[in-house]
Amino acid sequence: MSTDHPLGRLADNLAGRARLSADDRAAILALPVIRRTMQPSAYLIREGEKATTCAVIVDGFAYRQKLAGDGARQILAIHLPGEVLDFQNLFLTHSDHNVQALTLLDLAVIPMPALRELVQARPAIAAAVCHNILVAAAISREWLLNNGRRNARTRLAHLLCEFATRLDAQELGSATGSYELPMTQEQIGDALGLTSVHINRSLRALERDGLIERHGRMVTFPSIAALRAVGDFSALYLHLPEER
Amino acid sequence: MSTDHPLGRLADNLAGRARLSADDRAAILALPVIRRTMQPSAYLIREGEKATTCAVIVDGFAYRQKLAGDGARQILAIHLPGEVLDFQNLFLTHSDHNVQALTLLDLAVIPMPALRELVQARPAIAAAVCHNILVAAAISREWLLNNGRRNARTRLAHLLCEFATRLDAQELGSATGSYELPMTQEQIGDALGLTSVHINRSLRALERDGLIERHGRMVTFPSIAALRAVGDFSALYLHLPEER
DNA sequence: CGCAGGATTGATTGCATTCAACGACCGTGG
DNA sequence: CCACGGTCGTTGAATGCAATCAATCCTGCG
Repeated sequence: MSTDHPLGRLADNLAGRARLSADDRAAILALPVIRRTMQPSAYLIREGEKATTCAVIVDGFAYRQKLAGDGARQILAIHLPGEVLDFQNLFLTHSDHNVQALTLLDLAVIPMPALRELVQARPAIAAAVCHNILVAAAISREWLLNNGRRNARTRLAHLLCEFATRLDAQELGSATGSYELPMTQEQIGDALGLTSVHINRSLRALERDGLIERHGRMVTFPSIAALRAVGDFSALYLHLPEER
Repeated sequence: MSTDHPLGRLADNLAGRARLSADDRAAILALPVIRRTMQPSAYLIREGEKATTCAVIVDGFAYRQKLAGDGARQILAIHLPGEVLDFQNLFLTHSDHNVQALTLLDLAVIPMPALRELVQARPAIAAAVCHNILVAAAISREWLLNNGRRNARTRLAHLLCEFATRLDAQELGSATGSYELPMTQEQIGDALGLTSVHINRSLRALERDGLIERHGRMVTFPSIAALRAVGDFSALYLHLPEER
């Protein structure tokens, strides 16, 4: 778990989900990168644009987003430190949605040609990339279910559980039973297809019922099991390496 | 456009979105296949199962589906003739959702190992597969927006437009301005996160407003442009080869 | 003919939205 | 130091879109 190298966590991620040789891992770490910082709400890619680079989150959070014709926003995905933002652009010519910084972002930017070469030269890495893409797709399917067929309370609990689980998987220490959710209630609403007002009420209801505690954006769970039950949450769709 | 070979349309699909050599194409057509028929509502894969084959739809429609804890169903995707159902299982160990026949299905079933070998041996095909996977993911993101941030009328019009466009892309002749939508109103509701009752009312409203005509499950559009406007529809997310 | 699944319609209910106002917090600048 | 403005969170009241409940109709089919 080499957090000293900007791509260390990327390599860990890819390796954790496929079988990468030391060679493959070294090849990933040898990729040329440019470090870049982005301010909250800055756009990394816009709908319709063509991307020539591939960004990996070294630190901070990002989100995918798309706008309806009436201006309503739907947040499509949240990305955690260590995750890759642009594998899509390896194979698609233009982006179909926007990607924005959620918090202050520290990025490692890889030129697309270098990544493309790596993927073509190393089948194991290509497989890991595919795996990664498919997990992202699985998450968006679960969000579709969450959004389409669960009520506000359940949706919210589900999102909180997903966050806890994914943060754990990245070893960002939510195992302690709490984490900082770096989203405004408005953003949570846009992720869940609800209004910020209703998110506020649902959060307070969860708090009132003893399922969560809140201090600012820090969320604590007395019992993750209880929250999972309320959120109808099963981690299967995250396709994590071992357990459960 | 060799519709005589069961994998002809698959090869066309993959080729249309990437650059496949005649060699690559021949390799696809040379894949071992078993023809199989499935009755409507039969399960092709269940959540949690591990798939050892990869099915291509020769004729008929299929859908992906997932159930919430309270039994509510969310339809995650609809698949048309010519589409592949199981690329996910090339890289993921188990399925996170169910796949069911929507209509009577005529399938060409490919053993996973043969497909895996093909993908590993031919980078161009691997790229086409990735492309295919990413387009499916893009569709589910658009569904997320549709489901989360559009009202019933718009959602429904959007779905009808998507169908028209995808059928066109598969040259299944909706270019005439009409097609058969092989879904019950209940299924449409489960795809759009609405009830069948509300689908019924929304369909009739679209009909009343002259945006569609219906005869059984046959739907006709006097003006696809008008329907697109109502459905807030842009085909960008389908990542079709040319045009627009 | 009678059954079953699907479509249609009406009446009622309810979850979430909308509108609006106020409060809390924070960084900035006079 | 504190006033100020902006963003975010909180709360209340009214509204509305879609769900629910419940019949009834229709059609294909054994």
